[in-house]
Amino acid sequence: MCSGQDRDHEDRECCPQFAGRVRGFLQPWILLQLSRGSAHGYELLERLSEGEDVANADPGFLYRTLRGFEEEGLVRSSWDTAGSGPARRVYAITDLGREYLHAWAVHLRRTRDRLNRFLADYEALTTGEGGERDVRA
Amino acid sequence: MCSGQDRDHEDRECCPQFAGRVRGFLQPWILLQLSRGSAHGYELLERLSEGEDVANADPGFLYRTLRGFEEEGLVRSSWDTAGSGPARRVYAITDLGREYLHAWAVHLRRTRDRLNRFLADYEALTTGEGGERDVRA
DNA sequence: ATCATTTATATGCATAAGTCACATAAAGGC
DNA sequence: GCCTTTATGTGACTTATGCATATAAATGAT
Repeated sequence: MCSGQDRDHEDRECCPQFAGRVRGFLQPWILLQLSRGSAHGYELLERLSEGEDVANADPGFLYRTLRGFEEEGLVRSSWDTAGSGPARRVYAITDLGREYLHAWAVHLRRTRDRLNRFLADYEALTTGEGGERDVRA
Repeated sequence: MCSGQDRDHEDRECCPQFAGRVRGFLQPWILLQLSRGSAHGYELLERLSEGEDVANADPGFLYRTLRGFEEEGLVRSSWDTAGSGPARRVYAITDLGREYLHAWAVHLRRTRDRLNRFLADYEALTTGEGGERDVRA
């Protein structure tokens, strides 16, 4: 259990219990990337580790997710042997994938709203020091 | 797999694959509730099913989470035999619990920001119809 | 007094999700 | 040939979640 001394520390480094954090970003993120244009796994992996949009950059998880998407018909793949290095499996989003992305966005909008309500409640509690607002017990 | 015809439908009803949605709200929600005042599981369960802050209202999950929190020292419990009906196990948040809540809030703020970036990107894509912005492939 | 109902807490099991370590293999440089 | 980089994957394990069900105290009805 982390010390808790540094209240603003990056929790992923020392607090395994925060593994139980809000997750499930990778899937819609993939679909969003692919709806901008086709890409192969390794490329997505690089974008992942660069940006901070998504926490999870595990290759195994990414590749498995892509394969799963293909099984579900959200993406289609083909081999690209053109450039140098080993062949790349290039993924393209399908219409169904775009529909999923849309549905996911709808869901994520709700999630964000929940998040905002939660954070507002939390801040009201800490600002009002003691939490006099709507206390029922 | 859901039809995908009704693009704004409530996905939880018909799309099991959306079980893979953003989760992990219950834990901080519990801590927030308890930091407003002590409560027992059943009470929290009722608040859960009333509000729309958190999706998961499974009793088993809730009770297990509370027990887990107690093991970790985030909450403390005592039996309340006062009122009518069976005894209630009343939970109170500890200082450690409050620290966790704070750390969780920090994390959730980052999550909300990610979510906002994601949604902004998605909306830019659908508004700009075709996604000409920063396309690399 | 017994039986159904409500309140309340919990366990068991199956599956889903995520992590970690490692395996495979093509190309290019040396 | 051998090492490194690029690239795709598999296997095993742990944790998280969902769903069904068990238990039990009090209360009200008969």
